[in-house]
Amino acid sequence: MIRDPKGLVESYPKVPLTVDCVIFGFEENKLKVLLIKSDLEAFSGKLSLLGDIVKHNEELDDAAYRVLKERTGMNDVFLEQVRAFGSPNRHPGGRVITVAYCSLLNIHHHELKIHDNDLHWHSVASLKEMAFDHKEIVDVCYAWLQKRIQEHPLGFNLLPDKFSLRELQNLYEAILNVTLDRRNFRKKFASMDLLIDIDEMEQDVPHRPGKLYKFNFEKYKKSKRKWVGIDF
Amino acid sequence: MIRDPKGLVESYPKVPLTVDCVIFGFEENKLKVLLIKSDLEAFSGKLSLLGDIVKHNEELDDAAYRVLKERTGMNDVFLEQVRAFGSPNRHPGGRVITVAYCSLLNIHHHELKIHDNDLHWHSVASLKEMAFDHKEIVDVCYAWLQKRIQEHPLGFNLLPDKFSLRELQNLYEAILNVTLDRRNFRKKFASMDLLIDIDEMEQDVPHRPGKLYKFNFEKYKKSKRKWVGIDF
DNA sequence: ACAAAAGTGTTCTTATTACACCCATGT
DNA sequence: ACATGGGTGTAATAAGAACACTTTTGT
Repeated sequence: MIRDPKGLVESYPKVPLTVDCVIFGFEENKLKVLLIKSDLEAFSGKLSLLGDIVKHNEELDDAAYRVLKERTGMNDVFLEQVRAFGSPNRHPGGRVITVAYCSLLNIHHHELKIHDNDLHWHSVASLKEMAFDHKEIVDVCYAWLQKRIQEHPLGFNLLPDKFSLRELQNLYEAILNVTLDRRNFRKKFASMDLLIDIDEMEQDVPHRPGKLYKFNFEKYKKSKRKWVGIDF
Repeated sequence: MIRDPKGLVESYPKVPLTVDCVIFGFEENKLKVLLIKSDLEAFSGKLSLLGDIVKHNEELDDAAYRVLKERTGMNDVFLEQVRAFGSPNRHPGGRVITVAYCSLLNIHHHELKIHDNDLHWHSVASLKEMAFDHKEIVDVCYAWLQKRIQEHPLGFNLLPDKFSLRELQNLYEAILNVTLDRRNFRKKFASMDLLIDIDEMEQDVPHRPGKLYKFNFEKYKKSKRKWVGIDF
């Protein structure tokens, strides 16, 4: 029976701990991810995720929100932990454990004010080599997003508050890398009855303007769907 | 531009890192989890997950496999990372980050030889308070399992190699906490065509014996299903 | 003979797919 | 007038849900 938990914990080996944010945005009908250039000479020119060490007494989620806030100036952004990455050799400076977070935001709701390290949006589809194991982390988070967006209303975080059905469909098509039937797509969302018709139209489009909608987060929260279906 | 990654990493704050395994089994038509009694006096009498520190230069997955091997004597057990838990106050001895793993094994394929700390199977449904944040970890892993078992053939890891359709259905009913229609359940698995009829029958049952099946892992691996369906 | 679970089909309902035409707007 | 995407319905198909009786074995 151990009476001195502090002594026990002090005897444990310790490792540096960071969070890395995979911040997705949507622009020009492409899924983008916010990246910087690595400032390690070993990864000179390579792209890197936005990350930071986790501070003493800081919640993991809070560390990730802090990174997000520092880099984008935005609060209240969708953020969820995906998983930890901890291969002993993932960092050239020695072992560093990182906890990866997936974040979704509307690119046009903020401007990148801090352009340190060449902070820019990059198309996910065309990402090549990255620093550390960051390409693997992006791949895992992208797969996570593809799955999640089919089962939860995450996608709306990537769009403006008001959006047209076309924009919504473009979002799904880009993320899932498929083409969807327009009528069936609209029927599907109509049957869910989670879009609010705000009685506004698109402006300044070079064609017939579409209606604009908002997502009914209130109604969604109340609808505790519980369904069971075995399928693999 | 940083030329000395080692110096950089050494400047990072460090925290102790552990893995905790939520080891599920299935017995008497109940989902069970393998637990010990905590050996911290602060949690005297409380139940605890099986965990250990992650060694220097050890992969996270390997650390989890090691815990599993040490406690159950089994190799080749299903194991998957769920997520990291890192609240600053989750351990009374100071901050400890843990990475939670979910593991599935057939209870009857091994005997618990090492009964240190009162190692035993406990019914998941009746778990009360636990040491640390381990109840939360079990809850998260259980929810993870409920979701995963509907989309991937994980459940077979909890059953013997040869099993009857009744056993399979009992497993799904226990984990998902629902009752399923027997005919529809059988039809579903028949249509998947992933069960191998091994032409054997149950033995020593006090009723009409059922046929025994194996799961066709080979065929499953080859069937790269790719479907898209928005539903939330 | 009885208890207990195995095995098996059909109908109904619901969700998914495939598909083509006219409409409103800007240039 | 033309180009561009908005908006809409129906028929066919597939998947899921509901439901009852006969069979086989052990006691």
